[in-house]
Amino acid sequence: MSTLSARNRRKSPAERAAEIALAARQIALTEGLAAVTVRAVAARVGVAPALVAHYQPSMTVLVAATFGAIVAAEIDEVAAELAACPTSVQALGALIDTLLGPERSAVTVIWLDAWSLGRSNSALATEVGRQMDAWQSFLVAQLQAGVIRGEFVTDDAPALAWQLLGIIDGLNAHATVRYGDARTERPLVRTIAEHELALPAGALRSTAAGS
Amino acid sequence: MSTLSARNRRKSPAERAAEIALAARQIALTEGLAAVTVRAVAARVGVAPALVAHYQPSMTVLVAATFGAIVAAEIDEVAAELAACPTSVQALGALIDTLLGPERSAVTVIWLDAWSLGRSNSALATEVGRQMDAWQSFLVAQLQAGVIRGEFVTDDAPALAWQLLGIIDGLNAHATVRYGDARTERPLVRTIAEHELALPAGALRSTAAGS
DNA sequence: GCTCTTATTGATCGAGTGATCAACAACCTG
DNA sequence: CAGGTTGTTGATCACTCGATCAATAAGAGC
Repeated sequence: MSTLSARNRRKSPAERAAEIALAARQIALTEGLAAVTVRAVAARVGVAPALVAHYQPSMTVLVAATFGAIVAAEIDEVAAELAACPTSVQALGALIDTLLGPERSAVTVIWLDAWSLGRSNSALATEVGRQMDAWQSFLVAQLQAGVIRGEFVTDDAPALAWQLLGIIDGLNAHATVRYGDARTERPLVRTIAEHELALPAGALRSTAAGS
Repeated sequence: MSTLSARNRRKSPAERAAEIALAARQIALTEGLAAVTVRAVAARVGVAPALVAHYQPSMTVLVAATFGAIVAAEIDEVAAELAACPTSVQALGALIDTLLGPERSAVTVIWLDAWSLGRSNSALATEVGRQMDAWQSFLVAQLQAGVIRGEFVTDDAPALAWQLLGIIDGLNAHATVRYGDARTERPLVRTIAEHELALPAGALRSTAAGS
């Protein structure tokens, strides 16, 4: 009927490209990076498969770009959230709260896909490296801000950032894969951060809720 | 020549099944779990693709079994290594050394593949859960042995084991994905373990080398 | 040596994948 | 309203995957 007869309007390249990128992100978040195929994206946009191919040099780069866009958006989102925190201690606590929160599982799955698929998709592998660097830089900036403010003490923020991110990613991976399992608390991340930054014990306990 | 004319000998089902399982493990370790296909395994064994399918109810279960075999073998290997340690402190130190060692990257990649592929292969997902439980049980046993011996102090070994494994997996994933990157030391795992088990600082530093 | 069980094969199907290209048609420009 | 630019399509290719099945032949038992 109407849906069938609704021949697709012609759109500007920029607009169409944005549609495709959006559809790719949605598919990745709901069905995984491996599900981002020419046909799947085309079907979601409501367009012929050839058009998707027309807008992309190759599907491997679309997958890589999709991954990059999702992660970059997350970094921006978290950054915006942290910017509202008055102290570095609160910011770090909020960061850990957010990164360990249950609503992150969709993105965690994307990371797992990317780590696995990166072996056979070099464009994706490059993007994975880029986004890991971006996260580390972001965390380093947070830590150094705390040092400057006199809240944190550390002599190697970059190395600490790498380790904290690795720890968080590992805990998230476990939590995501063992979905539905006993929802164990994971207080060690905060304990570690407090210990390594010379904070008093409990300083990073979730102070999020409440004004 | 000889290789071509060498028509395949008939083998007992058990023998052939073992060959297939071995080939699948080798392929998984060198090219990833996703490369374990009917044709790849058949080619490695030197047999027709149909034979591999004949020995397996479905490829998804072969992939799951291959993953399980690789991880189970690793647990056995590590367990044998730790059994030689006279004290629980040394055993835990050796465990961390081994798990963080560079020669583990092949298995780490298998874990990443399994986590990603598990979403579309329920048999694999089940096996992933099983092997994660196996690792956790193993570590819990180690920790409790140390508690009984009076070397460790902890009130929740199971939760601690889960977190330590998550941390180790995350650090390994990062190290594997960022291959060739600055080989940073990752002393936090030992620091955490010492802190959580009421050990003196430095107790878990690699004492591996030397008699 | 013959027979019979069964391990093994070749051929093939159906469903995916990415990618290409001539043809079409929607829209802008004149 | 005509003409040209270009966004869009349908058809199709080459390749991969898992899976099936009749036909073959290797080897054990007699």
